[in-house]
Amino acid sequence: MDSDAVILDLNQLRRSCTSCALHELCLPAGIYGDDLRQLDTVVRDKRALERGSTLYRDGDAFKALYVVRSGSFKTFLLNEAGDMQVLAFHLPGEILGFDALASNRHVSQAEALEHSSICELPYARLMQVSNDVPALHRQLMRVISREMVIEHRHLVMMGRQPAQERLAIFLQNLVDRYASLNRDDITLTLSMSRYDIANYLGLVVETVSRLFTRMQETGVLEVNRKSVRILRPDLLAELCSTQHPRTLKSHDRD
Amino acid sequence: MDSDAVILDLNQLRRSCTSCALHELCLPAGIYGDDLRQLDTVVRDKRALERGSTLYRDGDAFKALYVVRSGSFKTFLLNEAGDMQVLAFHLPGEILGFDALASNRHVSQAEALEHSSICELPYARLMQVSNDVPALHRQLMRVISREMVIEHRHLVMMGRQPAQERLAIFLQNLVDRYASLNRDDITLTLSMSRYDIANYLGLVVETVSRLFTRMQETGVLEVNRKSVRILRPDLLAELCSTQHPRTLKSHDRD
DNA sequence: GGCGGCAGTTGACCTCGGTCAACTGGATGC
DNA sequence: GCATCCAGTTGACCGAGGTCAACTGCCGCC
Repeated sequence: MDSDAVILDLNQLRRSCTSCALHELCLPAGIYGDDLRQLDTVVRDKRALERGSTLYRDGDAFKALYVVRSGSFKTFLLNEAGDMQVLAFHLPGEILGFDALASNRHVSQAEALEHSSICELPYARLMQVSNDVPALHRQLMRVISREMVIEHRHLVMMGRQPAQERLAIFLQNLVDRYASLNRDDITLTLSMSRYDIANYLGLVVETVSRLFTRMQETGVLEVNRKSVRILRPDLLAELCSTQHPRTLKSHDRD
Repeated sequence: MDSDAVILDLNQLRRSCTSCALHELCLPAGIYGDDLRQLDTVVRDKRALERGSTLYRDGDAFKALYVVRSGSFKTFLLNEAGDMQVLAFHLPGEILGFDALASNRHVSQAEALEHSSICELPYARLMQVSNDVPALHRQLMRVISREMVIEHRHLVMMGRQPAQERLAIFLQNLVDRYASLNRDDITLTLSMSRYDIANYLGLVVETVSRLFTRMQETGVLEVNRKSVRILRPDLLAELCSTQHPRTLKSHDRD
């Protein structure tokens, strides 16, 4: 069982945004009072998904956005040849499905990495409500924009960082995100496989494996299958910035 | 002078969205009649920018979104060390500045690659109007989402494609975008430097240079400084898909 | 409790693309 | 017209990380 990988105690989960533990992280952040109660009328059907089951796939008609309540997801692209590129991992409070706004079809796939649950936000309803609630509208845009900024960082990593930095940044990022979920201990339980990690980082699984070993040897962390305990957060943080700058400086024109 | 790199004849540019040549590509796409006239009240101050001048930089307060009217821009991130990562090149009709929605500050930099002009869309005003015009609202979300989808493709390129495929995809992409601007000949005028291209593709300038040479030798194209003439669009298209799949297949769970 | 399977690890080797350095050729200026 | 400068090109070399193959060990299953 991987129920220990579920980050939030299921008891904390309530039926409405108003009382949801993810309140401040999720779409309702910055929305209060009547507006929040209006938002509550959007949320539907808190489904549970088993590990490996698909939330949506490429080509699916766009019906709703989804908020991760518990567990975790990966989103990825598949090309014609079936090659995968992992785009992101999604933790509780994060919203999936924005890719479909452009064309009214999903152009990526989302899959649960463990037993997970989601809130469904039917888009039509969401748009109705946000016509009455300008704050919701702005918040939606903010959330998409945040998504973009995160992707920018992913892009920088792919373009410019050597392998070790990539893994370090990935781990640091997970530590940070779990920290904001009130898990401030430094043992991560990775719900994704080494393959997924490698793919996300633009590396191969062997490289990731070697890097984990090396980081363990240098005392940065302790790995045991899915469990990664950060022993030296300071060293990890150091590894995040490249020692060997590969890039050109921005040329100063003036 | 690089006025020959300006894609649209300046005579085509009018003062309002209603009559703008970019109408169907830009924010107004799918917006008509009174709604469009309302949108017109948002657009302000069609500024011109010289090559190398900065539209916004990291840390700038978020005031407006910008539409490229003519010319082209690059957007990029700078890290503390001054390393650059080019995020995107922006052609006429494309919108810049979404990165700032999340935090009300720009977290990237935008710079004109040639003599260019823009429409400014003050965000506060844009939000006012889109409260009255739901279509505008939806269109805005669509445009951001499209931006995300484009970044996904960039990410795949960075993560999985070998160097030659990256350049081929980049060129193909420019061909496609210029095609939708009614430039259906196959001579590109690259407004960005080899450094910018290399950086965007996660490569170094020497590699890009060698690839141009190789593609010229194999008869795919003809390069002359900034001018690239595609001789064999069919071959270029072929080069876009990787011959050596580097990635793992998506494991079929059911 | 022995077996098969698959995720993950380790090692040996090789290749793609990065690095470094020299060179070329337009563009600009005096 | 010659010098300078910088973007871009070319060549020689090298190393990070990919490839391929063998191995380990956990887990589920009969």
